[in-house]
Amino acid sequence: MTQKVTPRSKDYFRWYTDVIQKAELADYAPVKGCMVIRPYGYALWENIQQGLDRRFKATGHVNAYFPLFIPESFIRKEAEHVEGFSPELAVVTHGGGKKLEEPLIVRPTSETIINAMYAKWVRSWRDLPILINQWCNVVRWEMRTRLFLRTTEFLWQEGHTAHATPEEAEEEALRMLDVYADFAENDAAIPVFKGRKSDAERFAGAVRSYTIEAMMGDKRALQAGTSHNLGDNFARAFGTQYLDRNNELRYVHQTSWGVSTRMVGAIIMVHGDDQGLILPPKLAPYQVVIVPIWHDEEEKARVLATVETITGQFGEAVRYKVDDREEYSPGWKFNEWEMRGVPLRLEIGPRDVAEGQVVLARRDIGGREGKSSASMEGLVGIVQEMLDKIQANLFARALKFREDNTREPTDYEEFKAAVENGFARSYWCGSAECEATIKEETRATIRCIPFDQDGKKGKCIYCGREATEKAIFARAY
RNA sequence: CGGGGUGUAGCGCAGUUGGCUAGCGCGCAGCGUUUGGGACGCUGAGGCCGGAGGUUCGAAUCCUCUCACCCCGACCA
Repeated sequence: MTQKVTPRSKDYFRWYTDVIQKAELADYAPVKGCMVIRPYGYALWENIQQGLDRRFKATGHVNAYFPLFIPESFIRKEAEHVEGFSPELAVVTHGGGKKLEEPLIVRPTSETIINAMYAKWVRSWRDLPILINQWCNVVRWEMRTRLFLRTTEFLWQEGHTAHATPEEAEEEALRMLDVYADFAENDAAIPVFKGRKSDAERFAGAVRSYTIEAMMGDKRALQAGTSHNLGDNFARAFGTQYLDRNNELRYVHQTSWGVSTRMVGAIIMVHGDDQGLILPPKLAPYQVVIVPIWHDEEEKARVLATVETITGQFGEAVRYKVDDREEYSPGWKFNEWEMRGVPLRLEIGPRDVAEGQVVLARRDIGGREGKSSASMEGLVGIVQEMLDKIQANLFARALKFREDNTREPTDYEEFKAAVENGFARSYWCGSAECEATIKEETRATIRCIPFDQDGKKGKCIYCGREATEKAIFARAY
C-alpha cells in the first residue's frame, strides 16, 4: 500500500483520493457513494468530535439521540424543506418482509423528527431554551460523491435548539457559528470567512443561514460548517408552541447547525502537500512518531530502553506512536509517516543515545531545515512547544495562501479571472438574477456575505447598481 | 440523467489480428544478510480474466446483454 501518492501539483484530485487511501483514512465501500472510515481516519474524526463536543458543552448544550427513520409525512410538513430534500432521500418501503403502511425516510437531517418531539416537550416558557445536539449519521442520495467531501452516508453532529424569541434564536445561530470558526481556526488550523448565505444558498426551511467558508489547496471553496436560524418555520409546521409569561400561546424560534466528516476533507486539502497529509497537531491521531534505529541486538536494547524513558516522560501529555517494526528500514518509515501526516517525528539511534539527545523532524518543514536535535532532558516540554509552533505555522501558512488568492476585482473581466483561480471579494447588489448569471457564466457561487464589511458602498460587480455589501465568490466543492 | 473511462492475483498493470501451461512489478509467506531518507538474495503461496448468454475444434481475446466502480457536468454538507 505505501507507494508514492500522485503529486498534488500534478493532479489535485488524484492526489486527494490517493492520500486518503494510502494514508488509510478511508476506503471505498461496496455500496456506491459510501466509504469505510478506517481506524486512522476515524481517530482523526474522534479528535474533531472531541474538539467540537467540548465547545458545545461549554456553551450549555447536551447530547441526545433521535431515530434514523423518519415518517415520510414529516418531511412534507415544511414546504421549502420537502422541496429541498426530496430529490436526495433514501426511502424504506418494506420492513419485516411486509410493505409498510407509511414509507420511512432515512434521515437526511433531523429537523422534522426533532420538532415532532419538541412539540410534545414544550409547554411553557420555562421549558425553553432547549439546547440539544446529536452525533449521528445521515443519508443523502447525491448524484456525485467524493470521499469525505460528499458521501451518500456521512457522519456529523446536528444541533437543534428552540428558543422563546427570534432574538434568542438569532443569537444562538451566531454563537454556534463562532464556535465553529473557533474550532476551525484553532484546532484544524483552517482560516475561515464567517458570513451569511445568500437566499439561493440558504438551507431549505431556514430564515437565514450562516456559514464558515474555507479555501482549499486548489483555491476552491469548501463550506466547512453551517448554522441556521430557522425562525418559527418548523414550529408552525409541527405546532411547537409554548405559553409565555403573559399566558399567550407562541411559536418557538429555532436553530440548527452542523459540521460533518467533510471537515476531514478540509484538513487534508488545506494542509497537505506532495508528500501526503499534514495533520494539525491538535487533531492528529499521533502527534509524534518515534522511530528507533539500531544495527544489532545490543544497540536495539539500548535504544528501546531510551525510547521507554521518553514515552514515560510523554505519558498522557503527547499522543505518540513508537514504530519499532523490524521489517521496515528507518528511511521507509520516515516516508510512511510523512505521508500519513504525523506532525513531528522523533529519531533515536545509537548516536543519539550516546549523546543523550534525539533528532526532531517537523512535517511542516521539509528536508534538513525541519530537522533539529534536542536533549532528552525535558523533552516533553520541547516537543509540546514544537507542536504548538507547527500548529501556528499551519494556520499562518493557510491564511497567507488564502490572502494571496483572494482578490478584489474592480470590473467583471477581472472578476472572471479572479474566480478562475481563487476567491473574489466583490460588491453584490443582492439580486438573485445577478447571482444566477454569475454562476452560469463563471461557475462561481456566493460562498458568503462576510460579517466583516468596511461599511462603504460600491457598485455591483455584475450589474453596476448600488451595493452596500461585498460577497465572497468562488467555485466550490 | 448526459458525456468519458475501467473491470485479468491483495494493489498497479501487460496480454485482446482467437491458439495450447495467463504474465510482469509491487505487496504477501519462509530463511539469511541488512537498517541514520522508501535495502537485497534465494525459495514459495496466490487467478473459474466482473457476470450471463452466444459464435468456434478452441474465448481473457469475437458478438449480444448485463452489473459494478471511477472521472467530467447538472444537484448538494
